[in-house]
Amino acid sequence: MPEERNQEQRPQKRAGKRLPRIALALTLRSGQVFHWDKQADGLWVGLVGDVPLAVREVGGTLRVEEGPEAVAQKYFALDHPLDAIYEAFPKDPMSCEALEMCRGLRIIRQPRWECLATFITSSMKQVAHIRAMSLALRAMFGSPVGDRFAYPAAAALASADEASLRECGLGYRAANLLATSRRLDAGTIDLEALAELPTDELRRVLTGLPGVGVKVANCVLLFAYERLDAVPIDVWIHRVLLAMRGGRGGTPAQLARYAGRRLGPYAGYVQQYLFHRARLSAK
DNA sequence: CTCCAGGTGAGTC
DNA sequence: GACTCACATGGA
Repeated sequence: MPEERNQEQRPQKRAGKRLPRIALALTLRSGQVFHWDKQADGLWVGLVGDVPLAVREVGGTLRVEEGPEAVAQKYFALDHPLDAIYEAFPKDPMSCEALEMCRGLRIIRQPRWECLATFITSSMKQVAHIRAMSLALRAMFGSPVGDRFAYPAAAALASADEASLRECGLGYRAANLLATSRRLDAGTIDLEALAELPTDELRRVLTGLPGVGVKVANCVLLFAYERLDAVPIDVWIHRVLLAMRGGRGGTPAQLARYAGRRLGPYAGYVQQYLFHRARLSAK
């Protein structure tokens, strides 16, 4: 898919000021979010929460064709300091190659519940399957917005039964999503208030939810709580880290510590680039 | 057909 | 703490 590759376009200049760079296809097709559609003319259409957005990449920058500009800028995290992040990138060959392949890929600032719920359904599933489950859940339980559906609120899923969640293809994940939805609907946990917690404490709270282990918690920390040093270690990143260590194995905890040391202050960003590079070069 | 996927949780030592 | 295993589904 050629449009997935980075076009190496320089960010556009307007009135002498450099606009923030973004590689839209990489950003929307790197396993962070799963519900965006690309039209034949290159227009990307999707929802941010229940706000419709249509965006396009022009000259390596973002152009908003429909929807509030501020929502788009926040969602696509145009304020993330890409220059500083690239400065801090590790210098080993794999990381350098990942950077060259993925330059402009941004870590999206996702709605918290949507991110948490989606990654609860992600365990032992391929990216295409996660998308299919996500779209099915939206269609069955979400509110219609134009010709699309918002991700269902926790309350909407909490009143569902496990069988209808399984109809969306969730398998054994249905029980976890249902249990977590009910816990949030009961009001004992407020995902927004949790943003005040330091990362380790927030990770502990998240892993207390059904279907949320360390990996999913780190996805939520990185994609929904702006903890850019959080490193989700899935099967792909696991292999990358093993290769970086020269094949030496280790326990999950050891590997996590190694990743933090090796990938630097923006380890989450580096991880996302390595993840996408590994998946691209596997094809 | 077999293999694998952005893992988690329970049981066991 | 670390190790093992079952758990559903669908695409390659």
